[in-house]
Amino acid sequence: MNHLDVFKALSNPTRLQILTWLKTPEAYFPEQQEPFATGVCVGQIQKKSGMTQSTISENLSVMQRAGLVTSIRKGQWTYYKRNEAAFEQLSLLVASEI
Amino acid sequence: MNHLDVFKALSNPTRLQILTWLKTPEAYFPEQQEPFATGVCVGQIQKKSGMTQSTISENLSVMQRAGLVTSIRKGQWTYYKRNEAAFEQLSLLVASEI
DNA sequence: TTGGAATATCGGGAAAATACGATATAAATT
DNA sequence: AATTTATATCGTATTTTCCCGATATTCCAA
Repeated sequence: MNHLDVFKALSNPTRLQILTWLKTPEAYFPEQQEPFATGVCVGQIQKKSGMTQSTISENLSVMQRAGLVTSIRKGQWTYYKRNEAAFEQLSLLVASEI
Repeated sequence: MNHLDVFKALSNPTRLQILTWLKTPEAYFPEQQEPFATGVCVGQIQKKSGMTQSTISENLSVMQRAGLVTSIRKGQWTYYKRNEAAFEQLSLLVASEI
């Protein structure tokens, strides 16, 4: 875990918003058919955000590179979900190392 | 605590470095006379960083606005120290809210 | 095998962040 | 009062971030 990249990934309102949505996807993406354990696909997040597809794709990519989310490709869709272990690790880091 | 401002404040290598130094000032500023509970003055941090005085002053200011450090003026000197409560709060936030 | 749908990548313009030198302010000393 | 020391603030050049539209890639379905 690269601290700096993680903090940079968290330094953007759009990305923080997405992380909130992904924390309880059943509350924010009720229309989704796929089980939430798989994640939420890019298009749903994009629609909810009101931003362009490329912007959301890029923001998800930034968070993935930082390790905050993971993705799985299923057919035409890419499902993103939070990497909760990363948040636990970050919490410990902030509490004791930084 | 404004999450976004806190994460922005942590998204810079110079500021992360300073926070590390301030975590155990007795290890990094052995020449200091003032008790470490007071904090470390700007000049010492500046010398150690190798950056300019204005840059370090500004970086300390960013962290203070985010609530990560506090400062006390004593005569000509301004002593900065970590606000450990802010880190504990941030740790909990990362663990449960974000 | 072609067309369409979902996502990723590219290139760029605007805005924000960064670190600098110069200058201002504040406090202590002479 | 004038000088020196420590810190803060200002103006600026450069770099980085952000979001966009356009295009490329990947996969599925007709």
